[in-house]
Amino acid sequence: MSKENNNKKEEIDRTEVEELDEETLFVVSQTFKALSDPTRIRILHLLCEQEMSVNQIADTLELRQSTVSHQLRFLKNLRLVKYRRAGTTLFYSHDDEHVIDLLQQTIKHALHH
Amino acid sequence: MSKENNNKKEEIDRTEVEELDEETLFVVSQTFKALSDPTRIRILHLLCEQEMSVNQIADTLELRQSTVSHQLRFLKNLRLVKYRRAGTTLFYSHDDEHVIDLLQQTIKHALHH
DNA sequence: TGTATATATGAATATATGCGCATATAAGAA
DNA sequence: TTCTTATATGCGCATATATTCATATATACA
Repeated sequence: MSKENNNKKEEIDRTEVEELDEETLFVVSQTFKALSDPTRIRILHLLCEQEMSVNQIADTLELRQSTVSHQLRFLKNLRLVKYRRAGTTLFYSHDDEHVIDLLQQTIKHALHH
Repeated sequence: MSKENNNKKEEIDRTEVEELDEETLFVVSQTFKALSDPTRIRILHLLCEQEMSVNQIADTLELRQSTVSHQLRFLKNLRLVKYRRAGTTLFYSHDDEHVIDLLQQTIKHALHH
């Protein structure tokens, strides 16, 4: 097996890429997991432009109210959405510019094929 | 409930955010799904800087050879990695700048808390 | 032809995930 | 208080996913 460079340090040339610590790994994977489900993508894509109530989202996307609520809870736990109350209605909106950026970038990239 | 604008089109003000077509939705969700697993993140993070063989990856990350191989197949199917052969050894490297960008961005963001 | 090394793959298992139903909760109106 | 509307939640089902073991394949070399 040929090696082009036989200097002092020979065994292996690994310039030790820093391993990711466990917490970073967790945050990063959770972030992408939030964006890995078609339903959540559709919800977040809606919320890119305007706030909407749970039922508005369900109606627009033709999803069950419970499905939307479950996913909003998921997104809320990750602080990707927030809501304001107006009577019995909750208006949800996005709450993480970075994640919205990731989503928009990737959608644009996918559209341009 | 007050509306600031009562022009011709009144019922609902939804400026019809375009729904994502099914294929785009699929591509986007698959892309993020690839990045949603800690093992795949660790592998791609390694491959950001250098190409590595399957066993090198397994040794570095303390994973079973079969685990790495399965995940590499996953990433290969999505064309996120490629390989070159050198004898019996396969050197894998990343093959999608956009996805690597997404990963680096998000890692940086997570590190800066 | 053998053997050795590197990688891929199929099957099995354990766990995670998304969804829907039914029901609970919460707020406002009567 | 009771009724209505909007939303949240617990549970179970079906499916998807990640990992492991055991084995198959492929390449190099003697």
